[in-house]
Amino acid sequence: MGSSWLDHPSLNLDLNVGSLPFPVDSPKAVLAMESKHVDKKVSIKDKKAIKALEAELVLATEENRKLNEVLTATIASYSAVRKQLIELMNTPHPEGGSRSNLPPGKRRSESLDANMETTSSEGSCKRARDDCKPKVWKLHVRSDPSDTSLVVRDGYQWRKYGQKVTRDNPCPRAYFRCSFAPSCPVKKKVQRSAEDTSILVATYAGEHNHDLRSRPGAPSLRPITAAPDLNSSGSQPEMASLGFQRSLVEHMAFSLSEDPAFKAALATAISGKMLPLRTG
DNA sequence: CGCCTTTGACCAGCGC
DNA sequence: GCGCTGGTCAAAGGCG
Repeated sequence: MGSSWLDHPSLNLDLNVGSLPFPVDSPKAVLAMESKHVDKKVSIKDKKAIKALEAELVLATEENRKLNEVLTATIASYSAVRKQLIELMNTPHPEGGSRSNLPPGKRRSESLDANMETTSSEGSCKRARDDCKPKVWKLHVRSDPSDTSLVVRDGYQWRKYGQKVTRDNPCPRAYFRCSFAPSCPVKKKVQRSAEDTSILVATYAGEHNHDLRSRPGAPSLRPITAAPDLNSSGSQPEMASLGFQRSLVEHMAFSLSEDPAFKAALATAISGKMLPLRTG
């Protein structure tokens, strides 16, 4: 995930963890404004409470500012590393050209898939076949490790057409085709993560050429990460595709709803918003 | 009966 | 060219 998709305007969630959920120039200013109206009614005890809240807000704002700095630095360093990687991949190997520094026995396309799900537009070293590679993205779904079905319920109807045990993962990989529409070119591979068998990794290739009509009663999936294809992310129109944005928003909403820090921050923000009502 | 899963065989790409 | 590997095919059988 490049900073490009993080910077996408439609994806800007304007997160303000640790501060109020509405725009404020300064928490002090807000409290001063509010206290103007209730000043005569508030007791000394209330004033102390307001002071305490004020201090808390200043701390939270400061914390938010620091978190923003850390996030900015992280994105910047990620971009730098990604740029370096792309440069390395485009640089011809000094010792005889086409050989890349892959581990022995590792195929090039495999390696690319494992690292970046790279597809096309990476330079002349790619064969023509790669140029028509479909959009690829991964979805990680938590499931019961004892459940061996390798089924990722995503609303679409899939037909399994193969299963294989791959070299780098003892868990079998299942191959599915979209059977919702006969002409739909989308395929997906589902395999348990080698590190954490409770996680199913679904790799989608291509885009559905039909509407999603999820059947009633179909349980919703629990995505823990939806990592879009990094290399096809180079083209913004693809990034802005509805499917991508939907999965991203679902992923973000899920991540936030599961994040204890976010819950705590939300609770703080709500109580901060409601407190003046109670005192007034 | 139609759709699905299973599973061994086959094919193509890649490294040696 | 050979062997390894991932991806796909297709026949057989199961299930509703």
